[in-house]
Amino acid sequence: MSGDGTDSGNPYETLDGNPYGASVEIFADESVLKEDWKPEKLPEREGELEEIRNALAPATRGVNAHNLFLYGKTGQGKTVAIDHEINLLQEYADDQDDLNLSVTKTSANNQTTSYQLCAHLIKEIRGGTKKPSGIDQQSMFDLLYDEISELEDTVIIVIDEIDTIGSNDELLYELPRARKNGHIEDQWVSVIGISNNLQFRDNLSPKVKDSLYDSEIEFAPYDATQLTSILERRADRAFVEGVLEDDVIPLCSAFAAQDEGSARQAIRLLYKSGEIALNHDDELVCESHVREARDILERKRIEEGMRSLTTQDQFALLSVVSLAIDEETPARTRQVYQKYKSIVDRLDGNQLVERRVRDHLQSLGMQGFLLATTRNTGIQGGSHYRFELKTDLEATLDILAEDNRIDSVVEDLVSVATAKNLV
DNA sequence: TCTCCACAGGAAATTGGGGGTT
DNA sequence: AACCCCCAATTTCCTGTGGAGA
Repeated sequence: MSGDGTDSGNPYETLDGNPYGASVEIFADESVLKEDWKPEKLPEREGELEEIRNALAPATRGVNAHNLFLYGKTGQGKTVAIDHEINLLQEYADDQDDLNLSVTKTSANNQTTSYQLCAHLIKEIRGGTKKPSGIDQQSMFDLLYDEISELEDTVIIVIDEIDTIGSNDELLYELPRARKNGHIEDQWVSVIGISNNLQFRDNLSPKVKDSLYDSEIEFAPYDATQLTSILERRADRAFVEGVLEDDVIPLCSAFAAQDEGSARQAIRLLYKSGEIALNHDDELVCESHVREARDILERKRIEEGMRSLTTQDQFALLSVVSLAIDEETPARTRQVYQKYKSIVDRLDGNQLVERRVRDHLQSLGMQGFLLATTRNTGIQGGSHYRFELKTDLEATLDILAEDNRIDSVVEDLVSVATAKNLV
C-alpha cells in the first residue's frame, strides 16, 4: 500500500489533515511481514532441508520417494521447508523427459477421519467443489485409487495438519501400500505428512507406523538467537532503515521464544509493533511498542478463542466465572458442577452429566481460559482438580455477554461483580 | 504401612444429525 | 418412505490413584 505512493503528482499527499496520510515513515515493504509471505531461504533449517532432499531423492531415480513425516509446533518452517523442496523437485522433473511427477498438496484441516480425508483428497485431485459422500469407506478408498490412476507415474501427496485425523488412520495405512495391494498399477505413491502435534506419532496404530514410516524429521522450536536472525532478515526489507531501536528485535524474539518459539508469532509481534508506532506517529519503533503489541495480540488470541466456544463450553466457563465472582475459586469439580446445573437450569439448556462437564472444563483449561491444578487432600478430599479463571474477569464477561443465548445470566453476574467492585 | 476418600479418566454403548441410495 | 453409511457428542460403567490420617 505505502510502497508506491511516493509519486510527487499524487494530489492526496498535499492534503493536510487527511487521516490516511501518515506523517511518519515506518514500513518500506509491509508485505514481507504478512502471513503469506514466503522467504526464499531458510538458513536456520539447512539440516532439515537436506533430510527432506534425501527422502525425496528416490523419486528422481524412478521409484517412489520415501514416505516422510515432519513434526514440530506451528511456526517452525515445516510448510515453507516442504514447499521449497517440492518446488525444486518439480523444477528438476520438468527438465527431465523420463520423470513425470504429480504433487498434490493439501491441508487436512477439519478432516477428522480417514473417510473425510479421503473424500477431501478426491476433491483436491479432481479439482471439483464438493466431496463425495454417502458411500462406505472402502468405496471411498477405491474412488481415490481411481483418481490417482489418472495421475503421472510418480505421485507425492503432501498432507498438512495431518494430526487432525487422530487415531483414525486407516487411509495412511492403505495409501502407501496401494501398489503392493494391487489397487494401483502404474504409479509410485508416497505420502508426506506434516503434523503440529508431537504426540500424533505415538497415537498412530502400529501397522501405520510400519507401512508409512520411512523417515521423520523433527523441527525443534527456534531459539531466541535463531528468531533474531529470522527477524533481522525480514526487518531489513520490511522497515525503513533505522526506524527500529536496537532492542526491538531481540525483545520480539525473546517473547516468542519464551512462548512457542514460533517464527510466525515473532513476526506478528514485530509487525504489530510497527503498526502501533505508525498509529502513534512515532518515528521510531521502541520497546514499549513491542510490549503493547504483545498485550494486544495476547488479548486478541483469547477473545477469538472465547468467541468460538460451544454452548456447553460457555456454560462451563460461565460456571467458573460465577464462582469467581462469589469468590469461591479455585473450586473443585463438584462445586463447579453444582453451579453449572443451576445455570443450565436457568437458561433452559441441555444439562450434561458430570463426566462430560469435566471434559469441557479440561478443554477450557487446555485452551488457556481456566487454570486447572490437581490436588490431593488425602482422606479428606481425595485427589481432584481445582479450577479457577485464568483470563481477565471483566474481559471475559464482556465477551460472554455478546452471546444472546446466555446474556441474561451474564448481566446478572456483571451487576453482582460491579457491586463487589470486582470489575 | 495400610485405608480409603473423592475424584480422574479410559472404554464401550448410545444418541442424533448429516449425507446418501433405492 | 425405508434404509444405509459416517461421526461427534454424550452417557454409562468402570477401574485407577496419591496422600492424610489411623
